[in-house]
Amino acid sequence: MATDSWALAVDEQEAAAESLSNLHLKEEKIKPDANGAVVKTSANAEKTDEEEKEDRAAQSLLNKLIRSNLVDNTNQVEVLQRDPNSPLYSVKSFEELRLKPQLLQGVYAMGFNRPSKIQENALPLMLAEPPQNLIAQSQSGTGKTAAFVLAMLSQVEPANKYPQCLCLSPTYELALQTGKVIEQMGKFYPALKLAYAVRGNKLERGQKLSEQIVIGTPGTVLDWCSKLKFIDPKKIKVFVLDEADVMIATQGHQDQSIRIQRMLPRNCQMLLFSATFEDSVWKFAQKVVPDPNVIKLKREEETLDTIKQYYVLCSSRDEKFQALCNLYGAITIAQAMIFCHTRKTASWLAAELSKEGHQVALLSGEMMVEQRAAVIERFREGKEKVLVTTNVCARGIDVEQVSVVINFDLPVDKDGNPDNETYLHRIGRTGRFGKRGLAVNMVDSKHSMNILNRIQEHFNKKIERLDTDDLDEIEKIAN
DNA sequence: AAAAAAT
Repeated sequence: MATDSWALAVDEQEAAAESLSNLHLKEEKIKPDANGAVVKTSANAEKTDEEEKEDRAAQSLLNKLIRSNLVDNTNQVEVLQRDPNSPLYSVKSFEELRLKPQLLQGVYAMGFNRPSKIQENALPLMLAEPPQNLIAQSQSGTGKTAAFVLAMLSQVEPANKYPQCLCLSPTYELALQTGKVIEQMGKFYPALKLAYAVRGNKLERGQKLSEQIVIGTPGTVLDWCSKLKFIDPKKIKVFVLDEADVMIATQGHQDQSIRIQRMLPRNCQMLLFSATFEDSVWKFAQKVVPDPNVIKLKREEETLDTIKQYYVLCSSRDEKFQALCNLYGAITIAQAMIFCHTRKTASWLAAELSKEGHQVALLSGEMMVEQRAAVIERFREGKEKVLVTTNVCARGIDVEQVSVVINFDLPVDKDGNPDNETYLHRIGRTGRFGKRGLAVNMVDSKHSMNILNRIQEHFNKKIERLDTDDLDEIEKIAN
């Protein structure tokens, strides 16, 4: 299964391997450690011009190798380092990173005792001197946010009263959530301030931001950097793209993200994180990020193993609604998210459920930001058990009590093809941090059954039929 | 189709 985007033809691999050894990159320098991370053991040294040239050549070869099977694919983590001359290692504790005491204090205050798998490998790379670029893929709920927040906080200079770190999120809600993590982890820096560059956050013209870190959505950030000049992009040291694949995808936020990126200084550190990178987006990511280090935590199967997936066979939207009502008792044991394809369907569904006497909350992009903030807050607090929403909440939203995800409409792209990435992100709202989760897909036509089958094939994971008229069966899934 | 701007 797991589409192997990095596969190269065998002879190409061998050719690459040969020229690599010609460049005196001895094999001992690249060997997997106990975690499967590729470790290079040579020490850091001053480089001559020739060595620089050699480095560059070796690097382009390494980029090729990344895509080949020479890198151990059987282990959990794949790391590929850009600079063969700097040591690469993974850390087993936060102390080893020699963080500023205020930052270490913040990390522990958040209840993190030791680094997660992705953090073990990503942190030493991100904190290296000089700063290095990174593209990291790691499934939902594995600690990506904490990883890049820590990277920003370790680079920030609170004494300098201007933005130095910039993080982009695809939605308003995710920007708020990530901002909270930044605030919590950075709360022991007395002078540190965070600005939210999101819709509705209006500033006085001509003002300059004094906040050292900015979290925001692409449109507002672009405005603040260019037209309104609240931010001097040339002073940004760390640039983070959260949910990076959607931020650079053509159908995503590509235009704005790339325009922002172009305004940044050449030596700005770029960090791209996501749970998914579809093949073409992956290639594009490597093009837009100069000299990237790459970390890939495989095993999306594992995520899927903790989430039980079902489908319900219906023949119309009204039947889907009936089936959903039958399920209602089971899904409200904890919290649930119901995904629709359009804002219109979402608001229709929320209204219909209300008419049936069910309390539900609605969240979509057509609502006012104040309202959106209030709804997500109530959902987080558990005051709302069921959230009817669109893809606005498909990614990143982390509410621990969510144990059920319902795809009232299956995720499809603009051409009507299955959107596997969005599917994985949506069901990844549950089963967070290894907890068990449940996903129910509503099918209402031959067409949507076909979509479901293709999703099933893509993940090579059986999606079982669920009969919503059979109360025993509903009982079973609820437990 | 949804999201994303003080347009």
